[in-house]
Amino acid sequence: MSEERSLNFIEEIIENDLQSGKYETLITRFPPEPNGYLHIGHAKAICLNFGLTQKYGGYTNLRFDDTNPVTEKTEYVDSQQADIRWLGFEWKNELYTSDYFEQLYKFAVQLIEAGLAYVDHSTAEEIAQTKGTPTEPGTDSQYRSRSVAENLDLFTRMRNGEFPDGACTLRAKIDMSSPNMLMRDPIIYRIKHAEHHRTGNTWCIYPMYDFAHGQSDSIESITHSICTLEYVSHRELYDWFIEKLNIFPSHQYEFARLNLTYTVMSKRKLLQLVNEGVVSGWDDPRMPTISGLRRRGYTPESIREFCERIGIAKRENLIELSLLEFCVREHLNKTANRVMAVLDPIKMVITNYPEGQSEVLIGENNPEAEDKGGTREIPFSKELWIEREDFMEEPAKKWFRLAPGAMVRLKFAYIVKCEDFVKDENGNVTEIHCSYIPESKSGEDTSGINVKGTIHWVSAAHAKTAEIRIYDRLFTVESPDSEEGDFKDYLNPDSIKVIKEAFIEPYLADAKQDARYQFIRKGYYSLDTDSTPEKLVFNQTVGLKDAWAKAKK
RNA sequence: UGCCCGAUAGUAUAAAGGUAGUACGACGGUUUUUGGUACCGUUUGUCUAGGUUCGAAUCCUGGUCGGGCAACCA
Repeated sequence: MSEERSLNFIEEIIENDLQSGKYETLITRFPPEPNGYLHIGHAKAICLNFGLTQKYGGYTNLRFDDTNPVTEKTEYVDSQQADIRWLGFEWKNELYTSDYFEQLYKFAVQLIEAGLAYVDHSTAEEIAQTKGTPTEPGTDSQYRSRSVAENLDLFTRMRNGEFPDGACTLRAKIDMSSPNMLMRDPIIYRIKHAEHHRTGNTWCIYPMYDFAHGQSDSIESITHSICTLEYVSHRELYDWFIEKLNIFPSHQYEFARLNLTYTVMSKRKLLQLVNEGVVSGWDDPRMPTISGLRRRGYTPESIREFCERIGIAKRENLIELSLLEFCVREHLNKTANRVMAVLDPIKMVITNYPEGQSEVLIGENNPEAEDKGGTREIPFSKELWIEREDFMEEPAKKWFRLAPGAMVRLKFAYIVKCEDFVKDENGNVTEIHCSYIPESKSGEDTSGINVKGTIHWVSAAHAKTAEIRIYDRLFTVESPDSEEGDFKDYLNPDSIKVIKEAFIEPYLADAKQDARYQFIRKGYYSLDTDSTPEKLVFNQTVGLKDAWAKAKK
């Protein structure tokens, strides 16, 4: 409690409700439809809903909003649960809207009996036509005045499967001239002879979202039903059903969904990327899905921190990807062990180091960790791999790295001086020859020499190899959704770069699946799910900030 | 053309009628055996026009701009 963060508008509402005694316990819910994988936008909602009850007491239910059997699958239920748990949250009750189908049916009967719902045999086109437009009122359906008895009979027969799909619907009888289109006798039940992932073939009629969500909230005594802005106009209907049914008054509050630069967030578009093979799957490391971020190496802590920092408000927003990247770097900087890997190798020969000799150096694992993360052994010898970009034949201004005659420190090792280099017939540098200064060894340097640059390296004789995958933003424009034409026109052709054979220090041969590493001077990396002990595969989670790359521009 | 929601630095988000702050980004610097980290500094903002008030980002009115609403999707 060192620093008091100001409350967002939902927290203000909750504190008022708790103080006024309107509610004693806070109950929220996270209600995904199991028709896709969860993404970072869902993470915002998850952190909000679960975070609120962690902060104020009470609990959060996980409720799968499974009222549309044709799009929903158990695969999605499983992945969504795994993702929520991975993020670090646990729900009180695992519930399904389909658990309430019988109760919802009774609610519908109750409405019919009150003269507030009717069976409509209009076709979909007729319903659309008589709906009116935002500026013109709709007109009553010719079936609107059916008697209660007739409606009851028809609705029973709908349930019994006497009608084919689309033959009729159950509609709430509200007001065809309401300025709110959703109040113009909304459809509340439709016929779908489809197998449901949980109820199988028990039902052939399914409630619509509006007839299911509020009542489900009410059944669970949800005190604050939090959803995104596009549901604002649904609130009137939400309240209408609760009032007419005379059930526990849950209340709906809306906040602005997350938008992130250089990606898309709609499930429809993400599904399209998966189905069309643009990405390798829902968990492709370039996807903004929770599973994609996890595979990419993001940590739950960093995602939660991100959700905390972006805030909760009602205005449309487009968050810069750099904030998400800042959050992972911040966490990984404190927790990831430093290691050395050379991604674009060039040979360095230390001319005055004895042939065939090697020695073991000690490397500190993490200068940022409280215990420095312990140490590890790093073999050193006459021939090393270094990064091609760390040598310049004709050094630029303020170049601190290798160049003819220049000195640099080899991280954890010695200071070396570039004496010579070898080129092939095409003019490419193939080898760099250096002399080392024996008394400049890390930790026991008596040379008195100060160098500006330090570079990483791997002993050629001891190096292991690994495949390394480096990712960039999936799209070339900040907001693919709001550009002209199809969003896929703006895919970044260079969103993935694969380095088939990079050299890594031996320590990494034992890399663990869940471990994150900082490849010194390069970025943060962790093993991909494709990795095997025989063939290691690392993903770059995010690169380190690179002031030199910036300075070059 | 109707109804609803919104508008504060580049991006987000605070300020509950009383000094417009914070973070990320950008830019500059210090430290550094990672051109990383850390630290310091700089830059930029209340959509607009009126009104109420001693005083308005905040309250009121008009306008402008952005978003949502016409699925048997959620």
